[in-house]
Amino acid sequence: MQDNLSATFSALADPTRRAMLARLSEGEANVSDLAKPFLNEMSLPAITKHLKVLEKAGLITKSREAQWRPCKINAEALKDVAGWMEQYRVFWEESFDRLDEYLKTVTGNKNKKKKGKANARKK
Amino acid sequence: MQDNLSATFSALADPTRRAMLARLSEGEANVSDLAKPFLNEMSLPAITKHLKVLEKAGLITKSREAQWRPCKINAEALKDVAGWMEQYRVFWEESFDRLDEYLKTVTGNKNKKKKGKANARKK
DNA sequence: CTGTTAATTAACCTACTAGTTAATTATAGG
DNA sequence: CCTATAATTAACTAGTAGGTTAATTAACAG
Repeated sequence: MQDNLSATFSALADPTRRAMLARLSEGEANVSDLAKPFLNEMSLPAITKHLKVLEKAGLITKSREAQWRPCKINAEALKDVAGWMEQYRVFWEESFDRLDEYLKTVTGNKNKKKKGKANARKK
Repeated sequence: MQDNLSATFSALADPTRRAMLARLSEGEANVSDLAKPFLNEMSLPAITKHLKVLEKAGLITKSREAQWRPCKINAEALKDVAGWMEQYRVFWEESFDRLDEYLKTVTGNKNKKKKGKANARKK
């Protein structure tokens, strides 16, 4: 995989992996915890592979504790995706018919009632 | 490709296609306009294929005008991605060291430094 | 009608993805 | 030491992604 962002998007392009992330957003979990909802659809080695993809993309980190491998979601990679998304925000906010509100928040920076502010300080 | 969101992420997992989107975010463009920056790296049929991927993912729309195919970026698909991202926002906002601000706005709590509760407001 | 430009389609190749089963490693516990 | 549990590795397979070249379609301009 060429660049980091491509690896991240690629990792997200799979419902099993997104479900794993969703589970991890509620707290740490071992491989077998993460596997449980999928063991009727696929084998444990398949799970291991999915986790490797998430790990290489930097979306999770895995540690060791006895024979378990507790996994944690990782903020950094998600931040990169969010950062990339920022440059397109205007396109979907516009489609909500809130473009002018949006423009107010980026130019005058008050009155942020919605998620719109997000990028007032893009790194 | 199974679901729509997977198709969208998959389409975004390629730097050529992201560059095309970036170009389209500045306005409509024909296939050959979009191809120009890449014709030293790949052929025109390859470009056509990339555009098909973007189109199937709903990220662009293509129309006809004489022998040209003007392409436009499409807000809806991006909105879906943004919507998916929302549930994880807390993870990268936290990494900006604004977690307690966030927690104040959501719960009224002060001074929680850890991410344990991540999804207090899952959609 | 002819030639040129724009773009797509067809047929093919290679490499990678996502899955499998079977074997292996590592740790804990009796 | 022996066995069960947790997870990974190895070896293989089918299908898909991303590229190629050559041929084809379509519209316009003389």
